[in-house]
Amino acid sequence: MTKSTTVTRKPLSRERVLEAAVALADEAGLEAFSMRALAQELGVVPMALYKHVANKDELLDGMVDGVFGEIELPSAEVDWRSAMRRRAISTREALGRHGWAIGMMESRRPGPANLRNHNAVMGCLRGAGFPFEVAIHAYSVQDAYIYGFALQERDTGFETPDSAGEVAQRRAATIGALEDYPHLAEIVTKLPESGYDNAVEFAWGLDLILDGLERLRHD
Amino acid sequence: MTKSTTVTRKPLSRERVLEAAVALADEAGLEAFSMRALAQELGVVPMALYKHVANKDELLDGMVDGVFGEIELPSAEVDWRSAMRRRAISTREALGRHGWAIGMMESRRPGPANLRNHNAVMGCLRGAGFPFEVAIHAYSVQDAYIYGFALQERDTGFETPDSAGEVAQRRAATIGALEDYPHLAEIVTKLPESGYDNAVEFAWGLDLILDGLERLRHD
DNA sequence: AACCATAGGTGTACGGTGTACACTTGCCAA
DNA sequence: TTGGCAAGTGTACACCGTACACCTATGGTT
Repeated sequence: MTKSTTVTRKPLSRERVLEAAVALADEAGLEAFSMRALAQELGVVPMALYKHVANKDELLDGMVDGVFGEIELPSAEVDWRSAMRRRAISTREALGRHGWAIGMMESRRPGPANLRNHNAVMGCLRGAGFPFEVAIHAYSVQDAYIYGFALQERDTGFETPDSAGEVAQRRAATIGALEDYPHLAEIVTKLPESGYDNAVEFAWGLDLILDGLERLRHD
Repeated sequence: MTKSTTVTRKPLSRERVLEAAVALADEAGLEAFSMRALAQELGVVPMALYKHVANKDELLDGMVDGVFGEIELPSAEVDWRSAMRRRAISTREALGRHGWAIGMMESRRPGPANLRNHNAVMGCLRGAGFPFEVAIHAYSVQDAYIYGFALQERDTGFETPDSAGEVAQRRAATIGALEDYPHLAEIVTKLPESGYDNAVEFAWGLDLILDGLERLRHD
């Protein structure tokens, strides 16, 4: 009975650590995410984590691959354009859930989910008939757009259509001499009443790019 | 004579601090960039910096605005497409010189160079005849692409056409079971001999986007 | 000429970080 | 019973940003 506390605590594992790490980063943000905070969350001493992950860097690798795992692979059942569109939207959604991952998706040692994802996307484009060099180009534009959009979305933070106005106002307040920047002033005044929506905005640019690629595929 | 050392040392100033900070971040990277290292670089005790900047965060704000200051504003002398093309290329170049800034361009309190830049870009689009909502879309796609491309460029690191092969090989080595990912294998083998060049790659996607926007402007 | 306020640089200290290294503990095979 | 091993602990170190009190030189006022 003296050891009942030991009995109640489920033992750690790499999976449990990764899961808790992602959850902590999601809700606390990357700068508040520390080994010590994660250990506390798991009811354990910091050094206990190092029995399941090599170090913080390798832990982050695993977390990022977890995010890749949440991204829908391009379906082979539909035309290439629909498949790419769906996986792009799925990627944006995953990055929305895990904002801390945005700058890290391609900067760390790739895990299995990452490889599967990249292989499937490239396979979709090649299967659609894009020659190798064009497929590389097509991949590059799409991913640059997706990651860049996610970055801006996180940083400018028009989270919902209704909050866009509020953000714009706050932004305007920090600027001060708005009369010197007439086109910024226009944004501040007109954007709130335009029903701005990040999902719509994302789809607009995505379709522009996909249209361009489709046109190019026909030559 | 006893104070000759004091005489030789030029006094600090916000400008000197910012300049040294950017230089240090450029060559040492963001994770090695610390107030203490910066102070040492300036031959001064860490706390001396705090007489010229409020804290590290505000210092980073200033550094980022410095990067904005290096970006060419869209010219009013040429057609909108050329103007936007030039400023996009100029932005990529500035981010190439200051890779540490890539994730921070839109996430910090905007400085004067930032405001001037955004105002000028929006002014260029509106002046070209894009209706307000379309101008917002056009701005959004372009910036997402530019920032996203810079991010991938930094992270995948095909620095020069000749080093692309080397990077691909190294990447391949870390993957291991390449036979499971046939389309990644194709990239590893074909990319090196395709003369891959980041500047060319960037221009390809940029032109695809600008073409799409131009077509849209005519309706 | 005497003063002293102020700006700029210093020294010390505190609470945070990642993690190396030596230790205990609990379990399971022999 | 023993002995080895995996999992968790405790202590310690070097680094980080920065609060706070202190010194010192300079330049304007009297």
